Amino acid sequence: MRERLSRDAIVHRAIEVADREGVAAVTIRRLADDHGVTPMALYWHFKDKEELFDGIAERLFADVTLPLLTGAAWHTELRAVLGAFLAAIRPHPTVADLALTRILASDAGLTIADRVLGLLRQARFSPEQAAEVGSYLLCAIITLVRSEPGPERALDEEVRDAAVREKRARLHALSPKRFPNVVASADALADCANEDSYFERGLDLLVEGTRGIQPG
Amino acid sequence: MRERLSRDAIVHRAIEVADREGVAAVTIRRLADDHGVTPMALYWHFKDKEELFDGIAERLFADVTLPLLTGAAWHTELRAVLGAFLAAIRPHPTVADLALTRILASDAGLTIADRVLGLLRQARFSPEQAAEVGSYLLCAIITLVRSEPGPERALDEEVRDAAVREKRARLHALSPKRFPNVVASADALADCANEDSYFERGLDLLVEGTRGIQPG
DNA sequence: ACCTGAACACCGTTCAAGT
DNA sequence: ACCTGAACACCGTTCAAGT
Repeated sequence: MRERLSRDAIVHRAIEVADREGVAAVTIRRLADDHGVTPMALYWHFKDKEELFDGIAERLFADVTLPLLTGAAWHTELRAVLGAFLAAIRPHPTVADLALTRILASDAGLTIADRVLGLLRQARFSPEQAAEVGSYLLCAIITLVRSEPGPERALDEEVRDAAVREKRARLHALSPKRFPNVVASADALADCANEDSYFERGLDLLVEGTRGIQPG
Repeated sequence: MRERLSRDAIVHRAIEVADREGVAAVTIRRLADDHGVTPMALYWHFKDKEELFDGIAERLFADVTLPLLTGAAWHTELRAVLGAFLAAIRPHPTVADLALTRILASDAGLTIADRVLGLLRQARFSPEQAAEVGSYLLCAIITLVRSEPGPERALDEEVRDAAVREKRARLHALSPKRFPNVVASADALADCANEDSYFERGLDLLVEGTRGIQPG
């Protein structure tokens, strides 16, 4: 893994490490090791760790393939953009929240934000309302990925399965008098039964919610 | 600050520190100092830092005053629970995301989750659907607090104002050809104009969205 | 039961220096 | 332009020991 260091290579490796071992494993020294280089070498490419995180977020936004505008209803187009964003971050649940505060920090992020804002304006939201609703919608998509029921995705299958079983057992063991609904939903709370339908339902909720508060 | 260490005192101080200086400032050694005690003293009260974070999350859930059930429509009751949860975490935006993955880890969290699940069951969601939608709704409330437009709340007024001005200037300086909608919403993106209406709108969106995907 | 002292293996980052 | 070496000020945590 020595072929000339670069921002891109470092960011790429950082995402790999995060996907496999969690964000906590993403460390300057660890990345340096992986690239066969001194920790300080990274500081030529990034001012500090914060800037490395900026790079990761930017990459996530850059991975979004923005759907073409078809002239369909605004809420149809909105669902398409949010879906595209969701598709881009789904493979990287552990780094997704780095994007939460960095939407407006890169060209790629701005492009997506601008699209969402435009659709909201089309739906008669004011610039102020669009700002609040739009930035929230993107954050809500990130949260959809981060908070999928079940233990962290970035684990060995074996370890993960054990964690699911333990969680399910713990929930089933709760008092059905005190927590009847939690017990009734225990299986689905311990692990998401169907990821696709979970994400579809989440998208639906957000788009329908936006329609529900449409002005006028 | 020496009056006998306790879980509660440590958690209380940890939240204070996080509110004023951010979660990164919450450190075993720092808390030990604040309490006039050796770092290792904390390890008698908490197995590790993770358990301290559990304690913080639990406290947030315990601060929620669950509204009485009035027999109103399920979506009215739902809005009341979510609003109560929102009210509890609003003062602590920086620690809110510690609660994201810990809803089912304490009695207080389970109580809130059970209420939400119950209302969703009342609205004819299946146990599986209720699990997915319910846990997402609580996470979405946390995200509402975390992703309010503008720089971090946990800053001196002066520093924060400067950050807002800089962000606004940066957004206004963008190409209006490439990012027309971002530029149009620049002020509202740089800083939330009215927190209360931002949160009200967010609650509306989530409740209306839930109604929008109600089965049957 | 509750806390200390010393030590270990980690961090991010600075600064001067090398090629 | 790109990277290294040595050093600093921090972390969380273990383990044996004190009262």
